[in-house]
Amino acid sequence: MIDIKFIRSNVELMKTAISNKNEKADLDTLLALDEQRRKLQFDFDTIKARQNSVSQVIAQKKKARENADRELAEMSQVAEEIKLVAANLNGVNEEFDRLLLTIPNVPQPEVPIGKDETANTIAKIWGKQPELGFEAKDHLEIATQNKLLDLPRGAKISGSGFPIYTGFGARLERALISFMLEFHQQKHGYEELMVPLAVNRKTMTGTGQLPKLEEDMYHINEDDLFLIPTAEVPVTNIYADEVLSYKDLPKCYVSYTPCFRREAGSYGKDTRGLQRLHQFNKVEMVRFVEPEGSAQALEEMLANAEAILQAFGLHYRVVNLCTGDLSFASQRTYDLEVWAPGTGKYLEVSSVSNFGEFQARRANIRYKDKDGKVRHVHTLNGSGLATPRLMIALLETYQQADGSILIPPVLQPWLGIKL
RNA sequence: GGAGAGGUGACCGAGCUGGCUGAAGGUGCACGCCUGCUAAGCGUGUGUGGGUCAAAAGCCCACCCAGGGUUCGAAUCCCUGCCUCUCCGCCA
Repeated sequence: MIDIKFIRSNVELMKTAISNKNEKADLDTLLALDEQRRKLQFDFDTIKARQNSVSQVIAQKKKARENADRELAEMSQVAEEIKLVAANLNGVNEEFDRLLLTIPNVPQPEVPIGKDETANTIAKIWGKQPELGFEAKDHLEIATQNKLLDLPRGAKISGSGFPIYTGFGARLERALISFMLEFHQQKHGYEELMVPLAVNRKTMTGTGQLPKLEEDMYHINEDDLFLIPTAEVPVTNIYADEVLSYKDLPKCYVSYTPCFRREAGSYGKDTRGLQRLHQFNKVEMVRFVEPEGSAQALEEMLANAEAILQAFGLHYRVVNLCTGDLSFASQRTYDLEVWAPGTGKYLEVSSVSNFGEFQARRANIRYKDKDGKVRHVHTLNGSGLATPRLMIALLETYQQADGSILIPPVLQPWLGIKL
C-alpha cells in the first residue's frame, strides 16, 4: 500500500497515477476518512490520558488507604466515554484500511504513459526470426504428432486449460523446470524454495492480489484458502511481519510452482494449445533488497530471465510496459516475449517487476538499516520462466521438416540425451 | 479429530497472587576504550506505530499472537479464534 502521509501531501500526483494506471480508487473519500480518523484518534488519546492519570491517583490513594470514591465515580463516566469514542474510531479505521488497500502503486517516472499495451515500447530485441526453410507447424500439431500432450483427456478430468503432458512431453517439461532452477542457483546466486500452493487471505492481500483479483483465483471455501496464481505470493510473504537486518539483504530466491488462474474474462482469447492455461508451471525469482538497490536489481533480474532464453537460442524481445499495462502493485515492469514461428506471434514468457515498498508495506516486511533505522524493504519478482509458452517457442523453433524436433544442447543432459 | 502446555522486544527469556513494567536479565547490534592480529574484556547506547511541534528536545496515546469481555485500572483474570509444542488416534 501507499503511505497515507505520502498520499496526503501528493494528492494530484496520486490522482494522475491512478488514472494513468486505468484504476479506480476513491481518493477523496479516503482523505475524508483520514481526516476523521485523526480527529477521533486525538479525542481518544486525550480522554485516555485523563483515564491514565486519574488511575494513578487512585492507585496512590489506595496504597495510602485513603478514600478515592470521588475519583472512582469520575472514572466510571470516563470509561463509558472511552467505549463510545473507541467504537467510533474502530469503525472509521476499518473503512479507512479497506479503502487504502484499493489504492494502486505509483508508476516510476521512466514508465511510458499510455492506456494499454499499444503504448508499450520495445526495449530490446535479441536474435531474429529463424528461417525454417519449410512451412512452420504450430506447437499443437507438433505436440500431437510427437505425442507430447493429451489436452482432451486433461479437459475430461478437470476442464479445458488443464493440460496433460505425456511421455517425452512430461520429461521435457520437467527438464525445463530443472534446468531453470539449477541455472538460476548456479549462475545467478538464487536460493531455491519449495512453498505452499494454497495460501490464506492475508498472504494474498500482502502481495496485492486481494482485494482486486479475487475473481481470478481458485478458492477453497472450507478453509478459506486460495490456490496461488504465482510463486510470488508465498515467497514474497515469507518475511511478512518480520524485521530483517540489512546484513540479510539482498535475499534472492528461486522457486518452482504450478500456478492456478481462473482467467475470468479472457475466455476464448489465444487459447489454442498451451497458450493460455488454468494450471501451468513456472520458475519464479523473488528478491528482497534495500530501497537504494531496487532499480539495479530489476535490471539484473531481467538479465537473469533473458539468460534462459539466450541459453535456448530463442529469439525474443523485451517490452517496457506502459502505465496502463502495469499491474496494480507494480511500479515498473518488463515483459519478455519469445518468438513462436508456428503461431506467428511473440508470446509473453516472463514479467519482471519492481514493487518498491508497496508490497512490503502491505505485508509488513521491514529491515533495520546500517544506522539502526527500521525501514520497509523493496520487493521484486520475475518469471524465469513460465514453461507453456517457452515450450511452444522451443517446439516451433526447433521443429524439423519431418515433424521431429531438435533439443537444444543445454537441455540434452536433463533428458539423458547424448549426441 | 481427542487431551494437556504455551504464544512477551531483532533473538532468547523473566514477569502473569491486577495499579510508576514499554516491560528485569542475557544475546545480538551500534559507538567508544583496551589488546601485536583474531578471540575475549570494559563502558555507553539500542522498541515500533500514531499525535503535538517549522524541526529537535519534550510531552501525550497505542502496542506483551488476534478479537471480544470483566474492572476505575489488564502483559497479568475470563471467553473466542489462530498458531506452536507434547501425548493419543488417523494417515501418505
